[in-house]
Amino acid sequence: MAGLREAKKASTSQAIVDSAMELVRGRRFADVSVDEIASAARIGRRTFFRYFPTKEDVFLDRRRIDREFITTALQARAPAEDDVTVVMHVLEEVQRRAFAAFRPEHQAELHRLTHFEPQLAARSWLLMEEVRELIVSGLVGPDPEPSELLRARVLASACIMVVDAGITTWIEGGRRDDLASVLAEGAAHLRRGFAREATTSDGRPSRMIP
Amino acid sequence: MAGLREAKKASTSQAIVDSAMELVRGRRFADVSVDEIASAARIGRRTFFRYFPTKEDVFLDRRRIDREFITTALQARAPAEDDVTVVMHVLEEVQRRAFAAFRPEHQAELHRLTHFEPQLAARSWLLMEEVRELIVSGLVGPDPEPSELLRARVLASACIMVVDAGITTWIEGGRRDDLASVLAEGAAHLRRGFAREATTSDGRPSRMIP
DNA sequence: CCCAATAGTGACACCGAGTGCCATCTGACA
DNA sequence: TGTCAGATGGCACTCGGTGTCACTATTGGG
Repeated sequence: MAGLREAKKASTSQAIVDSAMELVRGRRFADVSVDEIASAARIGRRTFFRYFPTKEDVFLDRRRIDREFITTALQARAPAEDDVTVVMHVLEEVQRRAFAAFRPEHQAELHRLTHFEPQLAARSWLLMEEVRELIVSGLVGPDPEPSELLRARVLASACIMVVDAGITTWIEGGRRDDLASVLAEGAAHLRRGFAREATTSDGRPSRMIP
Repeated sequence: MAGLREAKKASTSQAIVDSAMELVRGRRFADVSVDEIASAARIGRRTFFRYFPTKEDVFLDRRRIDREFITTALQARAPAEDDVTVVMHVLEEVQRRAFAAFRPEHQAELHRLTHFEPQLAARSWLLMEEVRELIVSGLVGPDPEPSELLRARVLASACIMVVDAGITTWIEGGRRDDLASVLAEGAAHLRRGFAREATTSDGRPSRMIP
């Protein structure tokens, strides 16, 4: 079966993540040392770095992007769906998978870390950049013209921002609304464009509108 | 005049940046050590860290955002201008100022570093995030509703992405087009919205629009 | 012009992240 | 059970970054 080794490895990896998540609760990322995590997980410091190349990766590695999924999802799109819809669906699924790799009780902490701990926030941006390029590749045809490339890049980036801004707004608003409807609202902005004025929900025109 | 100290400080700071820029040319950021930069700039290692808090900051610190400029520029907007135009103007100026802090002969290298050296690219994203929040603050009224906040976030993010994607596309395209026209094209996408498929010209409504 | 207050410098020691090396241990399998 | 690949962890090292402290140079006043 050759399975005991694998099982131990998985359990050790999980132990590291769990220990790190517990230790970082309410503390700064930089204040939790690798030594501390390693001894909490009952492994040697050297072994820690065999499981995760850097301390950051304890919190990010499992968010590793499913490149396969993104490209196939974009290839399998229904012809009737517009770009924003397709990309938003892909992104929501990517987001879902990224969080699904962690225990539910750790997900709130994970969000805090990836948004408010600079080192981790910065790394998260790099992940998003990679997602963006994958989506762009899936949107444009072979040998795209600069203009087509530009449109795809702007579209993909804007959708990513909708997801990010949507989640941020949703959390700041006390998670009252349904996240899906917040994202749908953001997506609607992208479809509609920003040329015309926006009105606040009570119909009062925003002050910056002609 | 009390100016000799100031002059020396400025010259030392410039020497550090120049030495670092020369040393990093064609090499990886991680392969250039602080010791190396310090001795090239003829200062002690300890002094290096008095001028720049981290090695990264040699390349990023001078890009420090002019918060004042962003907020006042948004307050002073002409009422007739639409949001995309205003924000794009602000961003172009921010970009221009960021690069203006470096010697012209170092600017190409700086672009390479901030886009292709992971540590620096990640830090650059954090700067952009800060710019985004400043723009959002300038766009929304006092005590904004979640919906207004979401729109502003999406708009600001999308404009930032237009600038980033525009510059990338422009460079990849061999800098043939005028950068301003590339940015204008990206901005036009944002005004127009992405509802219509690139291939279809009719305004078929998307099923997700309320 | 000289002197004292003050700011800047750099050597040293120290910490934490990350790596190469190597002896040791342990699960896989014949 | 014995052999071997692979996992472990200790050690020593490099590099980024910081606190401390003695030393030097600029400044401004007498």
